[in-house]
Amino acid sequence: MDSVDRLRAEWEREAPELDVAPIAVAGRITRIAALLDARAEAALADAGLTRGEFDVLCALRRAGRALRAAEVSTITAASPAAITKRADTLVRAGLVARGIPHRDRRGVLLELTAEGRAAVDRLMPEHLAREAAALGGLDPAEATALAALLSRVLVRVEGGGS
Amino acid sequence: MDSVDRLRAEWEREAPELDVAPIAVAGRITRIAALLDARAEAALADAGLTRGEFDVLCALRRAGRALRAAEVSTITAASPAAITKRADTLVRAGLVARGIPHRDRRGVLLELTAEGRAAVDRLMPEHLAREAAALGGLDPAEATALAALLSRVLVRVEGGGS
DNA sequence: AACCGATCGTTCACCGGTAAATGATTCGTG
DNA sequence: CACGAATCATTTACCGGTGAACGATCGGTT
Repeated sequence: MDSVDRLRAEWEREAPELDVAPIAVAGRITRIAALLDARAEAALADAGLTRGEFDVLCALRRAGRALRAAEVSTITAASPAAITKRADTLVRAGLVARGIPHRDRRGVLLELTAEGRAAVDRLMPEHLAREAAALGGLDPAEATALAALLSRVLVRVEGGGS
Repeated sequence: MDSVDRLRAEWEREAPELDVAPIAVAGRITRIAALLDARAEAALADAGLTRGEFDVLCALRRAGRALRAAEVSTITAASPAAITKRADTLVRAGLVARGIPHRDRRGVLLELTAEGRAAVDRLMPEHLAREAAALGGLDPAEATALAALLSRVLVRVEGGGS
């Protein structure tokens, strides 16, 4: 009996004609995500970073090379305007350097500084530990089963149109 | 092989010392939630509503009675200031009525109008259908298994302190 | 070689959210 | 019964995000 069970019960009491079955899964997913995001945001705020800024740093760290702003935009699913703002503050904080591509001088290259890379390597383990703590109640077999089921859902949500 | 698998592979390639196992579950949860939220927001925008405003309407519909603004604030996990703003536009749209409680005149009662109730009863089935479509790849047994695993995670995330 | 369309990053105006300050009202305590 | 503390909704100032308009640069066509 968690908060989503109570939610479902309220809907069934007030609107019995509604088929609220999807809430059992979808409601829990959005709820867990909201809570995880809130905690991550709070932890990053202690480090003086926004979630969006951290996403940019992670994208650059994962790529292992400088990325064009447009690439960061698509990877992080954020608008180009957001990338400009984030890059501004990250450059001001010394975590990212702006560069000019040799080929296409329309674009801007975003590159991790040594300090930026150090920030990711310091914050990412904490981030993963937070998530691991949230999943600590599951044994490895349950975790892989959960991941597999979620993957099925994700493929369908990502692939299918609206 | 979904987008989170690729994400994990990138992390392992660039930072092999990191234990990125939690991403398999947590990453998928946050990703699915982001996609579901984006679709819900887009659908509600067609009806002239914000996600936050729809949450207020749903809270009132589920309660089956008028609620104090503070109650709505805690139920929807939004700041009191946000509730004031949402109530302003909902009242202007004729979906919610403000009232004065008999007992405690500090507060404000928010109540669904007939039109507001109709809006929820029209939009909620679409919302649930959207979620059901996202989960359509799962048979009933898988769905209940997924819900049960998610509930375990949710209880831990909700209950345990940071 | 010169244009036209497309692409890229930035800027601007706005939107929805929060935190802190404010005013109104109630509650607890002397 | 009066007064300080607490509670409630609102207002204000700000923050991060988006979409549209804008200048700069590239690519394709003739």
